[in-house]
Amino acid sequence: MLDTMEAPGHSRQLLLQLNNQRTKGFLCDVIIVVQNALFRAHKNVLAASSAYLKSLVVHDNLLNLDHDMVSPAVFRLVLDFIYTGRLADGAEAAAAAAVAPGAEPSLGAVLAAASYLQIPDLVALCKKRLKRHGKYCHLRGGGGGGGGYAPYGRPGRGLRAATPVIQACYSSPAGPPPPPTAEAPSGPEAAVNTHCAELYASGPGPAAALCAPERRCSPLCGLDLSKKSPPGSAPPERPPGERELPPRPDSPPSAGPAAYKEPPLALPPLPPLPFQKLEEAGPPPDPFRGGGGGGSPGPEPPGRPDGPSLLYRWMKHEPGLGSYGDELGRERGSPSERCEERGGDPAASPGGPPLGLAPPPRYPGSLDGPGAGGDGDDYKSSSEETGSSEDPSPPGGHLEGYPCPHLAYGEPESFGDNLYVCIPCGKGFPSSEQLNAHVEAHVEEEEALYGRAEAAEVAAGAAGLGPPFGGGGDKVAGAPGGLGELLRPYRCASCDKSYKDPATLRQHEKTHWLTRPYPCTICGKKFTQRGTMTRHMRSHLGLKPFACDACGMRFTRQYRLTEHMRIHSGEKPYECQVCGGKFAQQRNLISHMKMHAVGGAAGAAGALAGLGGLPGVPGPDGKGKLDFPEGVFAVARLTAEQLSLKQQDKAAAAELLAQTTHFLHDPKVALESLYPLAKFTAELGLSPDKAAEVLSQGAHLAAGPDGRTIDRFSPT
DNA sequence: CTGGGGACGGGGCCC
DNA sequence: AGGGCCCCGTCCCCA
Repeated sequence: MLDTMEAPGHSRQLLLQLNNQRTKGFLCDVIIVVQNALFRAHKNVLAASSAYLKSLVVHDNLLNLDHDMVSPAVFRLVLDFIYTGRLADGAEAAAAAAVAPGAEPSLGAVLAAASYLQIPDLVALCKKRLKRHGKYCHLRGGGGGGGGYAPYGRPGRGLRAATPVIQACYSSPAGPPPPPTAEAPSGPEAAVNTHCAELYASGPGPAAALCAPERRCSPLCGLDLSKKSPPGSAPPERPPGERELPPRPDSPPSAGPAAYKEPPLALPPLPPLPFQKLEEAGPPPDPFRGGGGGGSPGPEPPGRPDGPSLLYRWMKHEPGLGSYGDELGRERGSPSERCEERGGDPAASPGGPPLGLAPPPRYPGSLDGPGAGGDGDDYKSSSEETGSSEDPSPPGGHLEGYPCPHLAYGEPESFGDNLYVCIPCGKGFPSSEQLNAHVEAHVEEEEALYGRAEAAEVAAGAAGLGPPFGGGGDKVAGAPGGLGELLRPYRCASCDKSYKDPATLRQHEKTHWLTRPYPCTICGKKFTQRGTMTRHMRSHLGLKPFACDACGMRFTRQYRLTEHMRIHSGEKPYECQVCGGKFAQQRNLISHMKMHAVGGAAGAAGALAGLGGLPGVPGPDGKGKLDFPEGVFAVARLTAEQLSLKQQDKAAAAELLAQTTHFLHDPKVALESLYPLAKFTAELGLSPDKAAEVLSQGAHLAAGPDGRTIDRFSPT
């Protein structure tokens, strides 16, 4: 009777469904990072299968597994087992582990991983299979200390191997869950020889064949987030707060952190093949790059084949966490349609570099308008942006933050047959030859204006040989202006900032785009620069390549480490000229200076007095009054020097004037003050905002609480 | 409780 | 692309 009450195959069906959902990323709520591979799964399923994973998923959505203990390929097998109850047969397992088919030791790697992850069923299965092949006994650790398996035949690494570091990014303060105890792999297990390097060097081997497209073993796909500390200087990841690590014995007598240089990319080269093939089948040639004879690569639209596009594609197949996955799941159906929805008119989507087409040129006078860009500081997360009026995407377009994979393909859609567009003038041409001929005309014009070298650059931009955006069109006509314009001839049409080189200008112009071209594939947040995005990704993945030799603390950036090292060295190079306080970090000095700015009239005045010799400066008693403009200038100069402000455009001074004259109640006085003020602020090179702030402070100081001394501000 | 300092994370952006 | 710096914000500790 019981049989009739049990739906036959129910559990099987359930598993099938779950696995199906996993491969689609549907309802996946956890990402597991193994080396440079990402896997998505369901917390419930993991928790039901592995005590260890259970302890991890409780706290985090993003798990970082120690790839020394489990390789991406092996973890994939493990995940398959979790979701299917089946372990790929020997040949498959070997293939996945990038060893010769039939090489049974790969089972050892799986066994080691299963032990490490505390999946008893898989452990039993592996043992059973190994015994069947008569290998199990040979594989057992000779040391007898629990008989674990080192996954890749790597010699045991003592403590670390015995206490595998599965750590979740953003670990809770309580730290990561306790390491597994049962069957903890340890000790030298040379017989088990699946090495990651082999995996990734294997190319079009069986491993590649085994990887279904949606389950690539290295989904980070060329987006190298794994900068590593110099050899030996990087202790294993630790939970935040755990700083007091003993120096690593294997640390070389390093030259010290000061000698740190951002190390070269340390990941083993990604497997050339599984992905290459994918790519080869992907994008059609980009008319603006391919045929043109190879110019500089230029800003890559999201999803370009090299680099993040692989990740995007991977994400496409296995969408992101939670609702993102859901959204993507819906989106997945007809991406090209959405591309068309979105991409119709590049002019309507200035932020849309993806097509590789140029937006209409932005000459001075054809500004997009101040609102066009969204100040960089006005950044909103993707979720906030969704549906905003700024978003050029029509309803039903792409989920913000998730680029349409097809955008990578450079499909020009709105130019009809005239796919070859001249950036400066926006004209389209049906062939690159015609475009080149057209560009020749530009070159001649530009040569007449700027000279040959710059003209060539303009032409390159026009022909799309260089980065497709900005091109020469943004350049202010080398106009014979002041020295500033000579030094920084490339001016942004949207905000009048100027730059020394066109690349920087193009980079800057992205800050005005409505759509940020580089989305984080994990959280969807978008960035104007790829570097910022990859840096952001490192924070997601908990990758902190820069380790402090003194305390072991790790950082995502070299600069942070340099900053941090001052704590150990006691160096405090930033000194407050007002109170003499010293700071190890410049930003803390800045904060400190703000404190002076708020209540700092007496302090600043005292400092000025300390400098001595300034006219009208009060004595230490603070009773004196500053003369304007000297007093203001002195304070401004002082503060500016302290803030180490960079020299900027003289144009800033002009803008500054507009912002500062409100200090001067009397228009006549204001007028009289303009010239020295302009001269001084130009000399300081203050940015408008900063100068206004500084001068505001100074004016307040000079005016005194009642503002009466304002009358004395007129230059004598 | 509050203000200030120390330390650090993240993002923007110029070089 | 990567380095470097700036800015903002936060957390923690301490007086």
